[in-house]
Amino acid sequence: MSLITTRSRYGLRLLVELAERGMAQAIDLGSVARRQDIPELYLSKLATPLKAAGILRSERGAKGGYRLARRPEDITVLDVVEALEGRSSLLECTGEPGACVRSGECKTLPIWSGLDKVIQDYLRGISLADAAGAAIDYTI
Amino acid sequence: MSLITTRSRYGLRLLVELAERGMAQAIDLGSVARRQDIPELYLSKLATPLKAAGILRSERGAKGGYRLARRPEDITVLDVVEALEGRSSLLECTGEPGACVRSGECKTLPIWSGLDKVIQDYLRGISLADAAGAAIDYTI
DNA sequence: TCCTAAAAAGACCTAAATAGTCTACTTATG
DNA sequence: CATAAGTAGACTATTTAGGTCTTTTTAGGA
Ligand code: SF4
Ligand code: SF4
Repeated sequence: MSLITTRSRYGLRLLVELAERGMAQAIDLGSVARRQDIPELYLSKLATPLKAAGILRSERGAKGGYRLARRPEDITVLDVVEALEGRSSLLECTGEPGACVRSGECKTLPIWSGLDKVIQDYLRGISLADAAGAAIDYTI
Repeated sequence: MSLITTRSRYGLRLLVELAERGMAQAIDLGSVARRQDIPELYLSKLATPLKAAGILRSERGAKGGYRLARRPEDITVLDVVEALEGRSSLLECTGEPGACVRSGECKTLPIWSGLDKVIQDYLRGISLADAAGAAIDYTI
């Protein structure tokens, strides 16, 4: 139950690079994999859920590749994490109601739920356009 | 690299129970394990780092047990997570400077660093006393 | 003084999730 | 019609989390 795995890290790097290069031409994964030093076969596996989530659009055949399906301003980091991790909570019991029998009486559950909310709000507030832009300090 | 594992979840439940019962008498882990339905041997392994972190104080022998080493108001959830997980970041590359060779040029690193900060600030803002108190909605 | 209840320490094992690879197939362009 | 690209799913390897076992040490109380 790790929220940010290499899937999100690799995937976001892919998308930021696509955002930087613009939506005009399709870009093949092989070139991204080489530049970003990510195993191409692994990266190609990340493309599928990103496409399913409506974040990427693919073009097959020679001169094919990927491009963003929406404008970088309209894709949030939360979208990416949810697409690649299949969830956006740090824990099993937050979100899914019946995941834990103690959830009714649990005094710590509200803490974890609140944590999830804080994380999601933060990730929702950053778009690919933000990330592609020059060094922004998100910690402020 | 999961930030909140069962270690933190179990450990926090232990500490909240101790906070609720007050610091007057030492409480043995077996009874906590039974009430909280946590494997006692596993719980005992969590006590060691909590003691090392100055969160718990132990008393051996018959009638021994554990009690909080500080007042519940002075123990934050962040203290607990750091003691039990040995870290407070979601990723390897945030925090440790040399963890990734790309960190200098990486456009996504600031996003993850910011996420870490948001998480830590949130966890630092909740004390055991808060958690032990009646149903508080931390999501507001 | 001995018995007992409890912490302490550390080796050990298992299961699950993550990370990565391989292969065979499909599609579109030039 | 060759080629560069995406698609799909099985497969393997590695790491980490979760849990157990065994032995030792300590202190209280009958
Ligand atoms: S006991 Fe509480 S924190 Fe643990 S899984 Fe259940 S609801 Fe979540
Ligand atoms: S590439 Fe960026 S996000 Fe990935 S590990 Fe390196 S610094 Fe962190």
